[in-house]
Amino acid sequence: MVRPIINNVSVDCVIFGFDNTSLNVLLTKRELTDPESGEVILQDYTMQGHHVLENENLDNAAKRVLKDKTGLENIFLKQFHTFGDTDRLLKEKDQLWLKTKFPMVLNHVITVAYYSLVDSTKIKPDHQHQDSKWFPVNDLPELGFDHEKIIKMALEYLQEEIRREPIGFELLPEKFTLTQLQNLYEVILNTALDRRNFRKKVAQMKYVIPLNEKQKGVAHKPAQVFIFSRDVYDRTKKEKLDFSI
Amino acid sequence: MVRPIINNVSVDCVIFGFDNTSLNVLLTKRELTDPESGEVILQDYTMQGHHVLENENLDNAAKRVLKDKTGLENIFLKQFHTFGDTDRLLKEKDQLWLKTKFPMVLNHVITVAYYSLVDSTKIKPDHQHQDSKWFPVNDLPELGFDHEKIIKMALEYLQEEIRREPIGFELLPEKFTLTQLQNLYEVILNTALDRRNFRKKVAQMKYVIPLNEKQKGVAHKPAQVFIFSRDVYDRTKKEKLDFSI
DNA sequence: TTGCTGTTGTGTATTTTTTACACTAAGTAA
DNA sequence: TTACTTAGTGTAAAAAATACACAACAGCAA
Repeated sequence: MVRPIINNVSVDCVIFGFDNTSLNVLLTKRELTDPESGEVILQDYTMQGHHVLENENLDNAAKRVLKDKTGLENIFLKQFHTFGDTDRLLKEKDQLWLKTKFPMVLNHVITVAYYSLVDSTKIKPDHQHQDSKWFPVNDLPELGFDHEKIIKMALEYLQEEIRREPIGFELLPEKFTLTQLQNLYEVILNTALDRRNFRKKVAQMKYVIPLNEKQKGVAHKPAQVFIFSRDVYDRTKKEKLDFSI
Repeated sequence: MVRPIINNVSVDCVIFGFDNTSLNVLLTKRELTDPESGEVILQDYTMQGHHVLENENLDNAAKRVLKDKTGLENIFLKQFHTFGDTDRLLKEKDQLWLKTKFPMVLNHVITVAYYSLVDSTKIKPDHQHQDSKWFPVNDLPELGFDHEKIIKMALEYLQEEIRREPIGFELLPEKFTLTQLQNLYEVILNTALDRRNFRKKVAQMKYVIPLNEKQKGVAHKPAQVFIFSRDVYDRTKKEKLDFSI
């Protein structure tokens, strides 16, 4: 049974991944060629959102988009802003795209934006093609619609959230080293952190648990391997006591 | 010229005010009486959102609602979440209300929620009636739709935001005392603060500026009066340096 | 087997920030 | 003049943040 779409409300999902070097965003290529000359007349990237369906909750729509793009379920997903400027689809190239490919879409679509954090090593192979590609969030390609603005804002919200909640782990494989974790924080917060001080901090986090296991296949001293336990976190968080006033 | 409404998208605005004792929310009474018996069959409060208009930006819709409810413009306004659950208007009493009063409204309306901070002493007299009333956010009356959920979430976002940005001043008159400011923080953060330590903190905030002026008409030592300067704040903020990792 | 390479893992001293705490000053009203 | 109420202030102790350098380990190449 196919449910009809709500034609003025969509969901966009900024999919963040981490490759030990940079924080990346998964984007989908958009391309138009002139049917006569075969010339490429439009080429850029977008997040390829989806319209919300009749009788579908927003969060479910976001999960659906994420599943579609990555094949993954039960992924960290956070709504952060809704974009509804009346001119957000009106740039010439975007109108050209919409008229050509989606003539039924309105000129004013409100999009509810989410960001998600995925362990990019987990993305299933059949989702690797699809004209989808990872781009460093600090070095984005040309983007369609208002997607650059959306991604920039997603990053800002992520930077705030990661100071409050242990969500960085969502971007790492289940087992990780402290250096990986530190790199992650450095990249997201865009700052250098002292290794010893960082480790002291992590040592206080009872929910970051060392395993009796070492890194393998590296040509240097292998690091100890850790896991994150949401269980322990939930049981020990209590009060966050970080009043900044 | 009246623009038509977008019938599945609305804007709700949680209007916060402060009366030196509690943080309050401005709510509007909703009432239905049986046309025959005259008996009250529905009575509660809502935020009385408005639908977004064709060709209207979301932020402008929120400003319009705020203007309508308070008579004020240029007020602090922050979008914090969009609520789109399919069942959010389906409670029996809400359906009764909608069918009676707004038969054209759909069963599934997505609402973009904002919160605003107003100096409640500024609300113009002609906006005082209107069945609108202030309620302490910790002691809300019975509410319609999902408005309790929305208000609770607004408070959470406000609590986060006020730790990062100097937005508390929006709730105070232009001139205020440090005790007022402290009460405000205590009420919003729901915690007790030490007076001396609080004042030390504020003393570091160059944008909280003492005037050569004292409180008047109080039966005790009058307090010094301060103003907040957004100008100074903007010029001195630079880096926030509050990395919690 | 030895040594080279590259990364891991660790402790301490200093500075900064946060916390806890109690008395005098100023004005009004009786 | 006194009583009442809130304003305004400093210091010591504890906790948190910062800065900083070297030995240990594994793989690899000679």
